[in-house]
Formats: sequence, C-alpha cells, structure tokens
Amino acid sequence: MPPRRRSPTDATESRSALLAATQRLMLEEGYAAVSSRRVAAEAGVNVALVYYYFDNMDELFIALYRHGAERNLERVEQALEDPQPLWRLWELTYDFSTNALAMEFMALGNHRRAIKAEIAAYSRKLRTLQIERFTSILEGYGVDLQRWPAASLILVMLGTSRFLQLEESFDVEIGHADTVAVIERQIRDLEGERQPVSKVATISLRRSS
Amino acid sequence: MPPRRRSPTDATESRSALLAATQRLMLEEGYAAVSSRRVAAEAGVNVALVYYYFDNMDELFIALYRHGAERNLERVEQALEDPQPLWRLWELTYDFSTNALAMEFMALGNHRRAIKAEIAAYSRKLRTLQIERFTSILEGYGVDLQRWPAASLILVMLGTSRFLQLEESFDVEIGHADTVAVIERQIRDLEGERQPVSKVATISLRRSS
DNA sequence: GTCTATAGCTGGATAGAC
DNA sequence: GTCTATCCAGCTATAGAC
Repeated sequence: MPPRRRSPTDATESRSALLAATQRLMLEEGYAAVSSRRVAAEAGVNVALVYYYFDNMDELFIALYRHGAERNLERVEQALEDPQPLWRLWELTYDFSTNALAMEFMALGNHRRAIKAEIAAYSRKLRTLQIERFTSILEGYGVDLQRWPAASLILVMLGTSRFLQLEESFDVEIGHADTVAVIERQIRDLEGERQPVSKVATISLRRSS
Repeated sequence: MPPRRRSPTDATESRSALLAATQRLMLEEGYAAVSSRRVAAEAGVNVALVYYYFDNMDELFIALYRHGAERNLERVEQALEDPQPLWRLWELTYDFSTNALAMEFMALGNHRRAIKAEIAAYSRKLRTLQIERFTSILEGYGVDLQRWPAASLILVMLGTSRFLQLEESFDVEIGHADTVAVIERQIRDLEGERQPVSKVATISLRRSS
C-alpha cells in the first residue's frame, strides 16, 4: 500500500492519527513494530511530526496508554453502577482488544521505566476502586467477606480471563469452555441470569454527578 | 564491564553460553534486549558464532524455549507423582523465573510465527497432560467433576498466579495476600497442610520407568 | 504545522581468513 | 570453531527550510 496521505484540510488531526496508528500497530504486530518511521507512515504523516507532537517514543506510548486508561476507568465506573456489576466486570475483562493492548503495554513496561511507572500508578488506582466498590456490592449479596474477600474474587476473575485470552491468541483452548462455564455459574449464583447492559444505570450515573 | 572472555580450553561450550546469556538477558531486560551482538558479548563470544550455532535469531530463541519446556515438563511430571500435586502445581506456577520467562516468550511469540507455533504445541501438550492426571487425582479427592472439572481448577490456578506475578513485577500488590490466602485455603481443604516435597515420589517415579 | 535532510547508532546476516 | 571485516537496513532524534 502507498502511505495514506491526509486531505490538506484536516489540520491538527495528525496527533490523533499518530495515536490511532500506534494502537493499530501494537495490536496487529506488537509494540516492537512501533517505530517512529512506521507509525508515521501508518498515520500518513511525516516522521518529524512524531517528534513535534511527542518528546520521544516513550511519550507517544504514554499518551496512548493514558487515553486508553481514562476510557477504561469510565467503563469500569459505569459497570459498577450496573445492577449486575460482576457480569459487567467479566465482560469488560473478557474483551479482546482491551486485553491484548494491556498485554502489549505490560511487555513494553517490562523494560521501560517511564511506562512501567505509568502502568503501576493506574493499576493501583483501578484496583483500589474495584475492591472498594465490590466490597459493598458483595456484602449486599450476602457473601461471607472473611472467607471470600472482594479482592480475591476480582483477582481470580481478572487473572483467569487474561490467561484464557492469552492462550486463545495462541490458538490454545483446551479446557477453556469448562473454565468459563464454572466462572459464569458462580456469577449467576450471585447475580442471576445475565441481562443486557442496563441503560438506567447510565442515566442514574449522570443524575448523581 | 568488559566482555567476559572464556578460557581457551572450554571448547564448544559456546553454544551453551549463548543460550544462558539469552535467558539472562530476557529475564533482566526483556526479549527486545536480545540482539546477536548483545547476546554474544554477554556470553563472552564472538558475534559470528551466534550464526554458526543457530540459523538465525528465531532459532536461538526456539532452542532456548525447547530446553526450558523440556525441563518444565519433567518438573510437572514429578509434581504429579507427589502426594500433594495441587500444592506442587501451585508452587511451580508461582515460581518467578519460570513465569517471567514464559511471559517474555509469549510477548515474543505474539509477533513471530515460528515461535508462536512452538509455544502453542508445547502448551497443548502440557495442558492435556495436566487435565488428564488431575481428573483422576481430583476424583480421588471426592471432588464433583461435573461441577468442578479439572480443567477449570487448573486454569484458574494458573491464570491467577500468573496475573499476580505480572502485577508484582510492577510493584502492584493490592489484594494479593487475600487472593493467595483464598487459593491456598482451597488447596488445603483438598490436600491438607502443605508438606515439603516428597522424596519418595521421585524414587517411585524412577522405579516405575 | 509540515516537510527534507542528515547525523549517529544498532541491528541481522554473511564472506572469508585463520 | 573462531575471528575480522563488511554490507545494508532500520532506528531515534534534530536542524532548518518552507
């Protein structure tokens, strides 16, 4: 393919195009494929613009991470307002693209300090929120929190779904259906049959803010 | 540091040195740090030797993966012979270096076909073995396998421990102690207090082969 | 804001001497 | 088996014209 040229009228969309291209590349070819040249070509933009909009490649990654993190936090908050927060959490973490991107960032953060710090800060914030809210939700369900602390249920769900997805991206699916069935049965025991996302929740969220 | 020179007498240890250096680099700095030049320097060996012993970098990675995979398979088989196989599986997957390396390989395999295929093949083989053996082990414990298929217990354990470790490598540990406590309580319910690795198991394994 | 041009580095891989 | 030398590609980042 020839590099996509933007129409001359789309002004300072370049920054967004670079972010979008970075995400696309990370998902399709892994973070190692994201070089200034490739991301620029993919965005249909000149290489030098990468350094005009971002101090360096790390900053580009961090900008993308923050953007995704904010969106994800909003989705989690919305899920927590839903009448079936466990079902929503499960759906959220079983969403492929979110998860795959998170994995790429973790692999990337593994050897880049600035990115590592960013991920750690966000993860702590998110986890704290999840535990706090699920503690009262599960209490409402009559769960014995001494035996089953909210943190343990959340981490088991997150860990399992991430692991299943990781394996699935390698076309390994042995035992997955059994595992999903067990987890969904446990959720059903607490929240009943899964219902579609409640629109009421979104409205009440708006009302309360 | 100056590159470590080997004593002139150590003959064809170069190959092993390269493999060891690759593993060290992957663990300490991530797979992206493994270049032919760096791995050669780290092993105290000339760059050209990398291509003498391995067709290309992918083959070097695959050779290292196979070596680790074989060793791991042996350890799993030994764990399955132990009187407390669940405890042993838990310990094995909660071992840091095994896990960290596996993660690096997965990130690497994510965008290198040859490596991806290697990981997939090994994972399927390992999972099949684990499910087969744990099905009869759990049956012996009186577990209701309809409600709790062996695969689901194994995958939840593996997924959770991997996730906890991943987070811990980012210094995020919120809720981890609670989660570990819950899982270890469940194991204790089935296998009693954790005992040190049984030597008898190793002997009986030898006898039966 | 966008581009060209370029410096300076690191990478994979090979040819050929010893 | 081991080494030197080398080719060529791709990368980050900057200077400076427009």
